[in-house]
Amino acid sequence: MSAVERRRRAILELVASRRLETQEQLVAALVERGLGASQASVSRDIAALRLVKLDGRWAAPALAPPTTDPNEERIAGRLLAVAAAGDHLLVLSTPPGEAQGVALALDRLALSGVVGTVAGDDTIFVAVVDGAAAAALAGRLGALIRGSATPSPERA
Amino acid sequence: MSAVERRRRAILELVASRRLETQEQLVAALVERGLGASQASVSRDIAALRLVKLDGRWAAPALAPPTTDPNEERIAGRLLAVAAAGDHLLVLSTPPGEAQGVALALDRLALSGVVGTVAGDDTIFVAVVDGAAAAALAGRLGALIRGSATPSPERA
DNA sequence: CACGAGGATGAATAATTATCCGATTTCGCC
DNA sequence: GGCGAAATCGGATAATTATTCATCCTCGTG
Repeated sequence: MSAVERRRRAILELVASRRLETQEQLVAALVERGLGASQASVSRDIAALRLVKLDGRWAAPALAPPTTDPNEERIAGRLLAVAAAGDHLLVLSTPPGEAQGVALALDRLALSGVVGTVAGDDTIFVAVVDGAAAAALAGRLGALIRGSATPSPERA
Repeated sequence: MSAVERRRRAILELVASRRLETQEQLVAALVERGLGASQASVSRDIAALRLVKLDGRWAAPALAPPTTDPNEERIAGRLLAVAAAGDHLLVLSTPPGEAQGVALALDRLALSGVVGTVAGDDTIFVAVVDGAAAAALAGRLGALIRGSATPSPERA
């Protein structure tokens, strides 16, 4: 096992088991274990391991699968517009006759914050838990419409 | 809706829909929308929203529920030791007769990277997908043994 | 309206992290 | 072993983010 790999595994272990707030602390913890490294290397390791600083500490990734979800593609191809209507409701538009299918795909995505959907012929109502969820979902669906790459999926 | 809240929702939307690499970019994007703010405020908003910088961009949180899982508590109370045995196997020790129960609780946690478990009387074998998963899980279980607060759960 | 408490804000700055660059090491191959 | 390519490394530094601090709003109250 290469030194890099040994160090990275140690980092995963450390990060999973104690509160490490800075890369310098991580460097110190590695030194304790006899694995020396500079902050520069740790920074690179963190990028490679895709660790994340959450609540002021380094944490293991909470990964959603990066796969391209077919449901998502279906939505991307058929969604025309997104509008917020208050804190708990989003209104989506599709081509005529497509709403049911898109709503189904949306349900299958099981996105966090989505309470439920109702679909008509070319319109979908999406009930969401709160305004923050509405904003996040609106942003995400907007990106789908524009075809931008979707960020880390944030599943339920 | 307070100005803070409006800004934070806009941030959620923006972050979900485009690639924003720095807080300054976020500030600029907010200005586009007529919502002014300093980098300082955005930094505070990001903390409040628990956003995360992943792959060089700000991203919406991939949240695992922060609840205390009873399965986790059960493990915490009965796990005695953790040892790695190669890249694909972790060996756990429990008090006599407890292994089955702990293994069951472990299965129920549905941790990412865990392929399966086999339990005897006071020993559990945990098969994991790779060395990185082994390291991460070892760190996490170690923290459970020591009773430290568990970081962001990283579920499957 | 005057007042005060508590929250929000921005400018400045401290703290932290990412990157550049030259040096060094590792690895595959002969 | 000797060689070159590629990976890794650390020091220095640039870039980014968090915090401090003084000030400014926003309300509720008298």
